Amino acid sequence: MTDSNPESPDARTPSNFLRDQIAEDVRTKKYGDAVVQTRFPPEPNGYLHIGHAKAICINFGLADEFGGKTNLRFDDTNPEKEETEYVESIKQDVRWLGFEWDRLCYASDYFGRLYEWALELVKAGKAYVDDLTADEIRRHRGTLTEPGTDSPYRTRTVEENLDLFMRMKQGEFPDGSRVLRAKIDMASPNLNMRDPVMYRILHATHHRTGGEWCIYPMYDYAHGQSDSIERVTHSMCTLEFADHQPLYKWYIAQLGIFPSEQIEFDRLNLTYTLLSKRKLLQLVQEKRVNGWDDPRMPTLSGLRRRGFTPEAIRAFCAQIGASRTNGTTDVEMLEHFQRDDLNRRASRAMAVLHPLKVVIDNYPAGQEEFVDVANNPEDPSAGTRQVPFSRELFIEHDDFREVPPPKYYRLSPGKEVRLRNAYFVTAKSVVKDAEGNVVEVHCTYDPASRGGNSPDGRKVKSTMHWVSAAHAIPAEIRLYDKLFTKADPYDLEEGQDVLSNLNPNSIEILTGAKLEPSLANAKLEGRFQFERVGYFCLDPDSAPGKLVFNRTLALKDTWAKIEKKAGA
RNA sequence: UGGGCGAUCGUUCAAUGGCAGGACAAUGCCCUUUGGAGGCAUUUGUCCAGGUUCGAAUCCUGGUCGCCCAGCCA
Repeated sequence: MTDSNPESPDARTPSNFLRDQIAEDVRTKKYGDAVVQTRFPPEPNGYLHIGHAKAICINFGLADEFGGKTNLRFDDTNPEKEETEYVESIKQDVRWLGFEWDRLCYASDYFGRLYEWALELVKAGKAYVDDLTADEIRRHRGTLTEPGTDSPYRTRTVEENLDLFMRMKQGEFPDGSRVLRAKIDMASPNLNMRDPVMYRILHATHHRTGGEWCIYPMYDYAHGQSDSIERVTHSMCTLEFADHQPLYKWYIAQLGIFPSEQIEFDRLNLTYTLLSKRKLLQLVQEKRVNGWDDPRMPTLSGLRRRGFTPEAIRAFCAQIGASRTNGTTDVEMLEHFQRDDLNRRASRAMAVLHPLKVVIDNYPAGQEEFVDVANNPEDPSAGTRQVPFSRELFIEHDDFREVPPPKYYRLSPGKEVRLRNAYFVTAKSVVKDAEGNVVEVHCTYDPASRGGNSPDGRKVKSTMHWVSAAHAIPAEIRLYDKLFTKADPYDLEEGQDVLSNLNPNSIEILTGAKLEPSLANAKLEGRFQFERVGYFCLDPDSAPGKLVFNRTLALKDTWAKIEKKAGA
């Protein structure tokens, strides 16, 4: 069921500026005969989300197109936020998406080399130890419109800097007491160039190096050099790092090392979706969702549990491409690619979410028979199965109206409809409860219409799904809706937090659903279309005798649209 | 009010000085044993003002609007 080819068969790959740039560099042999080398550099401080999927597809996909290689590199320079749990989940998610890295790397692998290089810069008079507090450094940095001012420690001698920096490493000083800074230009219009901090003192346990280090490199000092060490030719990152490029280049130039180059592209934004790791972490910590893999989360683990497939996500990423414009992609685009994928491969089954009992008055009591049903009309090779039919059935409550509105084609008194793959039935009478609700519909069936066609050529306007009451198996069904009520979750009233736009009805749990018996054998990896209802998959919460299904997506619903329009 | 980046159908991505096109969405019709899927058709766009050119979405100038940057986060 899984496809190792990143490109789905008919996915187009429109040209984009990243591909063009790489093609150009290969053509002009910018890096000689070196292969195209990319990297996907997540910080292990949270779970990967759909936005990362775009970055993964770009980095792995493009390298692959040019016969190059991609490293998975953990950008683990901040021990206070990073955990092994995240490392493991990230590896799992990258593989699940369908990609295999060339080398598994960690920025922390380079701590020794980074330190040596820092020593080199100190000796060259290009870095200095600053005793200013964080607050003082901030004040000296100046503002967007005013230049910064030199730290009084900027003119320390090389010897003193060397001594202090080595002692920082030895652990002689407390957290925050000193930093190592690059000596560049406090008047630069680019704030990143105003003597950026290279190292800070952090007496923290690192998820990989443990207590070995008490000074840690900053992102800017670590990232480019890590790229360079790995001989990354195209270091693709998101737009907000564009301002860092001069610094990225500066370190590499001062050190005279392999000239990796950074190229920025736009971050993915989706309507009705939050894609900030920090905010996602908050949802998890405050238990607004049930963990990182809650099916409502835009994380890859959440999408996976929800029933999304790597193929669909890759096709989506291929379609949205990459550019340098900030925009927001309609989440419907993602949903489209998921429906498209599932429509082709999901096994069909019949399941009634809100059961309404139907009795076929002229069908012999105690009799049962099996009808032949296609497992997937889109794919004849999927074969057929036998589904039990009997006198008492369940149909969807919505599929019967005692007083049908205009254009309602389904069952109503006197109307004949088709029970899918079974028989034509005509509603004759109803049974109501004390409140006047319809609780049972009595029908007659036409024995000659077995299989779903009448020999006399009679047509019906509607086909409905059903399950045999005696054979049905119960299940819990979890329906999901958007996590946020607004297309832009950041569309807020004064003083409000994004979480105030959380959709209170993003999950609905149905406990009375009735499924056709074949679903008892559903596997966790299975993908199903409950006909006329939507796409579903088994949730890991399922236990023997207790099935739990997640709705991945509903089927497109023309009738709902008609009804909505009529109501509006 | 400094610097960087950007602006093409409602959304997203193409068109790389030569007929503005695809996908999503929307609308209508056809088809249908899923009101699903599929097919056909339709609607809507080059931010503004100048300039260069036989010819400009593309190049130039000036505006306008949007995003990013003042962590010892990444």
